[in-house]
Amino acid sequence: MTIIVKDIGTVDVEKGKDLLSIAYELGFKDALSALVNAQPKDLSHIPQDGDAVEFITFKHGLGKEIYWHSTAHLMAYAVKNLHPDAILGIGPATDDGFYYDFLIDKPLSDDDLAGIEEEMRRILDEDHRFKRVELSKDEMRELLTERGETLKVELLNDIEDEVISGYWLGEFFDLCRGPHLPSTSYIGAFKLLSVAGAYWRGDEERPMLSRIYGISFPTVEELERHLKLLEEAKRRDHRLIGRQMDLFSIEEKVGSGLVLWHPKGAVILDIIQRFWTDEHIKHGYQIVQTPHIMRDMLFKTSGHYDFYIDNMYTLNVEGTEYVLKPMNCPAHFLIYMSEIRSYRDLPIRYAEMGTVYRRERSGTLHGLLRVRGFTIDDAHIFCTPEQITEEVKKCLKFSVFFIETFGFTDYHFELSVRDPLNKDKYAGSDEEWERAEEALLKAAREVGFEPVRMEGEAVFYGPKLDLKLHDALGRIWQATTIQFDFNLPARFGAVYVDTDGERKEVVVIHRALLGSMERFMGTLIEHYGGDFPLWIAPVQARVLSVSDKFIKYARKVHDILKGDGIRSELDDRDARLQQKIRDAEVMKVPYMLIVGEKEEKEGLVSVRVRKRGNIGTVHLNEFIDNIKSEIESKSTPSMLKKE
RNA sequence: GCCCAUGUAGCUCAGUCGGUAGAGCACCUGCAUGGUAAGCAGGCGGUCACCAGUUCGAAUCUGGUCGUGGGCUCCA
Repeated sequence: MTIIVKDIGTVDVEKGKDLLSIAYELGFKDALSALVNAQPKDLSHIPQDGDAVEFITFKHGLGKEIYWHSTAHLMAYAVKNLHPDAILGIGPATDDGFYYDFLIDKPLSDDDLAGIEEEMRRILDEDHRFKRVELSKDEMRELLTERGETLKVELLNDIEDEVISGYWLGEFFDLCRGPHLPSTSYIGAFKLLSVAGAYWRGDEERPMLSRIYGISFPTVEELERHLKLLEEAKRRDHRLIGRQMDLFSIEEKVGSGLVLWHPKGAVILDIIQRFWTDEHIKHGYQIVQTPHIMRDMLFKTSGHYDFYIDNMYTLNVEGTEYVLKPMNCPAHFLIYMSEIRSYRDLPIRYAEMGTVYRRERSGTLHGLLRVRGFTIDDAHIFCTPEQITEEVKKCLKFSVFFIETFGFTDYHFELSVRDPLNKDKYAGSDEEWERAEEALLKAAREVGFEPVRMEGEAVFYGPKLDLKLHDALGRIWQATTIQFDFNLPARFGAVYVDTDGERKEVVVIHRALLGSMERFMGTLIEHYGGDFPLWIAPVQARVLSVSDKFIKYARKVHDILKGDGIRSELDDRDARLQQKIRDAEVMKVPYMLIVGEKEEKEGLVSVRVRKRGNIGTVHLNEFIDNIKSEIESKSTPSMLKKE
């Protein structure tokens, strides 16, 4: 018989031969699984005449999934050996590894990981095969019940199929769709990374299970490379760099999730905000500013109050209820509605660096990325239905301009739409949703992007288009969000007078390009690891005197730089040059200007670049010209791109 | 909010079996005047997160509160 193998073509094979032998004969030595007529299969599968076969290696996304999933089974086997009372939850592969959840009397802790790894190694030495079995639902239920796997029985009951598959690995059995690796010998290197609590089926009302996260690779080298990447991520942690560079702090005395911006952090915020304001004005926005507290009525009108009150900070002033604003939209609506608006006025674009407060649950707070007080680079665009596509296109181009200026070259878009099965929970008509989705998609395509469609990810008041950026380590962060709103215009009665003299409901687009300033700063810090491009570096140059004989000249250089608008610092401490250099390097200062006898005599500076070292001596004026043009260019230093 | 871990000097951390605390860095003082990633010496600095409890005695044991971290959940 013949099968069609991807990358090879039609191949004659002996009937009854399994995929593993076929892969071996054809030289697909790294194959771990295969797609047979686009269905994932174990290599023990026996193909039929005419099947289309694609062998899958670890390099494929699916290959990784299978590899990690199989490692999860191995881990669960080890856990069951060590803790026979543990009941299996679920154990899938994730984007970067795998986990398995266990219901266990005494929750697992980090200290248990080493023992589990050891047991995994012991099992690995026994070299077990993953053996697939297919049972009827009743047989499967019986087997799982007999093994005490009550949670698996619950999962089983939700499966519609008649024939249910499971896998044996030695004494270990798991309900599982598969496929799996042929045997544990394929698992080259693994590491258990952490334990955490996780609700059964993600439901707060259900029991808390112990979850173990891990990762595995075919070779030790790949594992080590991955662990190094995790180390690098740890080294770039914005909380750590924030302290090292003295950018910000979050103090218990102030309150959780509230950020104190120190001078060096605040100066970065200021640079970003000035740039932001200038560009918004250039792009046809009007800057507005609205109060931090507003009467609760406003949020009752907007409809947020009932739904969101638990997350709002409230205060009572002389018997009147106020809230700290959790969002800027209602205030922008009131500005819009302060006059009768004509179609001739539209689009109207209001932008505000609006600081909002939301009482996020304590467990969700995380450095700058999840806070309770933050500033949104918010804007609301009021327009007619005909203007939608054009306005969305402008937002997209504007967003990309910002993101790229800040040095992010990789990103993708996601279009979040309604959950088709649950249309009731959304505001707005089918027609409005369709029109808005179409406008978002059309705008994205016209600007040259194909967004990833995310079913059910839309917020209740309208569809949205998000830009997700990829940082220097390949991690994905939320940045721009462009959202339609079918809720507020109706609630506020926000209208415009059309050409026919009729009042019509205005269309509103909410958008934030950077997201929140706090989160964006966290993203920037981690992307650059603190080595900011010159134009946003909190300190651009530091003048180091070789000894205290040259402090006078050092101060003169420093004053000239400051006078030219360059963020300069002077290190006039009575310390050795080596120490001054080290301290400047630790603070990630882009340029160190070293001045001693020679420099003073001839009006020179000796220039040292962070992480690179001494690049020679130039006249001060020449240095200033160069640094100014580098600031002007907003460029990302080439030495940073390589990292 | 929930599970687990955790909280000692400004920072990073040590502190054994319960006997009221230690290092490095930072800071201050002095010596050294040093040319491209930490010169040397001395000094200052702690209500051991907070509140109760057990004990002759608590950084240490117990309970609670708050904070932080890893997750779950949430993100209008």
